[in-house]
Amino acid sequence: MGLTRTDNYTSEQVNLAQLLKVLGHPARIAIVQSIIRTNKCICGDLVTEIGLAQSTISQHLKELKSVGIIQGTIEGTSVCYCINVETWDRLKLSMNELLNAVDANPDCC
Amino acid sequence: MGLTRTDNYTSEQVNLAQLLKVLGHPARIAIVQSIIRTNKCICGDLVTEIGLAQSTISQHLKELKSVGIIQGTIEGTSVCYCINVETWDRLKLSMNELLNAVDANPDCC
DNA sequence: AAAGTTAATCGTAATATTGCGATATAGCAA
DNA sequence: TTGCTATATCGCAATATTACGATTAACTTT
Repeated sequence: MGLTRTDNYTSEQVNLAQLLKVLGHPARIAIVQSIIRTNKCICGDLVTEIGLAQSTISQHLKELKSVGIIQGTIEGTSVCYCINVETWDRLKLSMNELLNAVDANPDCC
Repeated sequence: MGLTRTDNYTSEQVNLAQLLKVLGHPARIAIVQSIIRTNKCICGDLVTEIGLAQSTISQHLKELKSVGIIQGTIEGTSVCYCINVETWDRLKLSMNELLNAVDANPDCC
């Protein structure tokens, strides 16, 4: 099938999974970190910084944008990307809830 | 290609991406939440709880196990799964570092 | 207008993922 | 031994992902 079923799940489960899936690629982690680090918006410095083809970077940016993790505005001849804080906060909340649900008890098996 | 390149990245980027990728599926989120909730180790109640075929659940469990998010021990005729706290703590650290790297500044673009 | 720069899109090839049914494996019960 | 239950594995089909080169689109500069 290759098609993920989304019934059976709560919308929060689907939503969190979607965000984590997009972040689940080292290039996209690197892109997000780079955007955060340089704070000011950057563009295709990523190509040289990460070492993938320009079209590949562009595709990763598109995916990050499609789930709302980043946003971009056209700035002259280049594009300015930055973190979408609203989505990021939503991710932070959902993820912390999940991460903190495991208490420090020793493994039970 | 379909093959993710892992050079160019730090091992921490690769590692975090690997964990997030495995968590980036609603069924696996649901499985992890169920294991956390019932605390005591459970087995194939997941099949009825989540509503996928038994072989599909087993495959998801295998993936969660392959990156060390869960661990299982054979318990009579069934298998007992629980969270691997060591991996979970590693995930918590890396993820919090990433999540908190974005400060509350307004979007820059 | 012509040339250059930057980013997005298209097309394609290789590989991975998702899900299922069927089968195998292993322990328990009769 | 013979079943019964629980889980893992195999094989398959449909779809998704990753990456690249080539092309297109849009804006700048000359």
